[in-house]
Amino acid sequence: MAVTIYDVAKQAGVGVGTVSRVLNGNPNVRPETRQRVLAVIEELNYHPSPIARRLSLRKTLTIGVIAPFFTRPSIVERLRGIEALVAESDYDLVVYNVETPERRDACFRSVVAGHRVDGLIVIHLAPTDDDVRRWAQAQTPVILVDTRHPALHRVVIDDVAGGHLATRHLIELGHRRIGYISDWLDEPFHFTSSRDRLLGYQRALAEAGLPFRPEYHRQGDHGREQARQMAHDLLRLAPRPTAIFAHSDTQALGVMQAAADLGLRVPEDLSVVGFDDIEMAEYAGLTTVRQPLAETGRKGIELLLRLMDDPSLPTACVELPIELVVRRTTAPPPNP
Amino acid sequence: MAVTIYDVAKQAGVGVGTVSRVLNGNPNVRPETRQRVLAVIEELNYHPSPIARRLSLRKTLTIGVIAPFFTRPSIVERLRGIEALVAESDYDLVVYNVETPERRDACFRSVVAGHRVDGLIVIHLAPTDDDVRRWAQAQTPVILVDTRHPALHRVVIDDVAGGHLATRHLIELGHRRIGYISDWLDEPFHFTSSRDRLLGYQRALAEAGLPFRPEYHRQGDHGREQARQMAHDLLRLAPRPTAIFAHSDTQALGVMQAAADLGLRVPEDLSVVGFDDIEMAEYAGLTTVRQPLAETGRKGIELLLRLMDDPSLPTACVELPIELVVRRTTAPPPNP
DNA sequence: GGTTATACTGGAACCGCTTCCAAACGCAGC
DNA sequence: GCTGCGTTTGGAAGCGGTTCCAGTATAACC
Repeated sequence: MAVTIYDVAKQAGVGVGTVSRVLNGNPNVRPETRQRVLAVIEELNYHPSPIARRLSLRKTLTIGVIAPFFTRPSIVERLRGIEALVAESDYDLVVYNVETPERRDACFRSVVAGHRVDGLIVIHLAPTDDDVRRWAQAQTPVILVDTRHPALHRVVIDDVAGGHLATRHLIELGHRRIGYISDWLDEPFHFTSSRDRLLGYQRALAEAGLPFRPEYHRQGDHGREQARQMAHDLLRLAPRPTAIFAHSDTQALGVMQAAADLGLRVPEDLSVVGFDDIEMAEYAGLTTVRQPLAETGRKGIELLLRLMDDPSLPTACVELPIELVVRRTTAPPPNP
Repeated sequence: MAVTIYDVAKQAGVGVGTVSRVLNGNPNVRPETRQRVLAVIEELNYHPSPIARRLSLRKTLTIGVIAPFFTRPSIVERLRGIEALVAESDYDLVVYNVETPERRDACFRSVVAGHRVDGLIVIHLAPTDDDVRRWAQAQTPVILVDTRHPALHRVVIDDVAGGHLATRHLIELGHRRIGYISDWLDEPFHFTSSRDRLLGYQRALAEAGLPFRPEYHRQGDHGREQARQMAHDLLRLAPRPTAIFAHSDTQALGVMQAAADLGLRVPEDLSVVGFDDIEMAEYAGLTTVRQPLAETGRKGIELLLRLMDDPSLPTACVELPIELVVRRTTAPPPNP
């Protein structure tokens, strides 16, 4: 059916070895021979079979990405950074979207053990020690992005500092009652950022001599609508918070909806800070903590490619800078 | 290094054929034999090599998706529908993001010709007759999503009807001066939706006896910021449009920013209609034409899987329904 | 001119599966 | 006990590349 390297070899009157050599740019081929082979390749419209190549090379020439909820803007941005670099390489990119813990476990197990990829990027999801052991055993390089494990290479941000940054900004504006809306601290995915940002939030409060009030911290499923609900609860408290720090921009938008629902003006009556700086943050004029999303993806792939080249590289932990972006949703608190 | 089917065969005291048979659920294996083999597989922690399997099967067990700008919410939603179904199948999903015409051409050429996938989904990008011919020749099934070609299976919406729907809604509210903001009608990607929606827009105007004023139609690169600029231009016209229909929700958000920039209230001074119904549309209270984004992806994969089973299927054209979603950005025009 | 190093080249072996064919086996029927 | 048939099995061939090794041709040197 399809034309193979044997067809090319026969047609060009050379051996398959020679064809393979011109295909792979091996310099030990006489120029005339190379020309002849190239001509036949063109003539027969020959395309080497990547599958056969992979079997022979004992490489999948594939990089996998396992990511949760890849419709979330923050994940998409990272994926984009990843795709851009993978496209320039010889590798294919296969994506695994996980929306349930079961699916996560299935991916963590089968993708590496099944030799489906030469390298793996895991976004946001935290692997267990068991997972890590299995990956090491399979000798498959893994890079974590926006999540961590002591034994694995990773590119992260300082979530504690991020929480601190956001909270301190509010404190400096004069706020004393600051709410925090986060994902579940204890959910089946074991995301850690909510917890870390909470830590930064608490630390900033403490530094300012402000008490941490547990009732000002709400947790729930991720999402705008859920955040809106939590914000409702928060804003019905007496005294209500004059500012809310949300774990993500998406959630911050939910907070702003809640404010609108209750007739509160932002920022006059309520200040809101988000996290990530997704595109909509700019639209909404949201003050937020920016993290370089696409850049984390790019750095992750760079690391991965390097690691696939030299698996003995010492465990790297790349920490990317974050930055407070002040827009129009934060202001001094209303007079009491 | 890795354990192969031969290791399993030897250890279990059977032939490789038998191991392969139990692996593939062939019923002609004595239950005791099956048990023994299964036990050895477990014991050796054997995972069959997908690569070898593919070579032998002469299938890549891979489905490709070529999509432009996959950070756009509308594309991401479709991808999500695709991923969900592919994950349930035996196939891997590899994604090709295209952001330039060159990359598109490279993907269109090499992905199929290079035998990298068993089936392909193309989102939004229009293939040329040449592309289609090459794909047919390679016997690779291709499904188009949100784009079309007479010779190819596709899942689409009626963009003309969509443009008509949006425009008629505005007309019924009493608007007489309605702007339309679209992507370039003639851009290197040959997207057709802008043109089709324009057609629907013009048709609705005509039906209402309203003239089509070319100066009320603006085109430019896709994007919120670009749409904002175009809306600025539109709103500085005299007389200015009292309503703007935008080719996408993202662009509609840009229009709303422009309105805010100029101190125009939405919907009192300006009505805005978008297209797609992405998540942000609901947040922004945007009146829009909803299309079932994730559903187009799902339908596409369904079609593709069926087609890979039976390549002789007659060319299918699935048209999914659209629907006007009225929210808070449309109202009767201001009194003159 | 003879030797030797070097540049090319052909082709067998191998990667790890599936599949097909032939052989072995088990059992019913006579 | 033998025949015939369906079930179960082993293993060789094949998928389409890469690579290594041995062999030939060419150039370089004495």
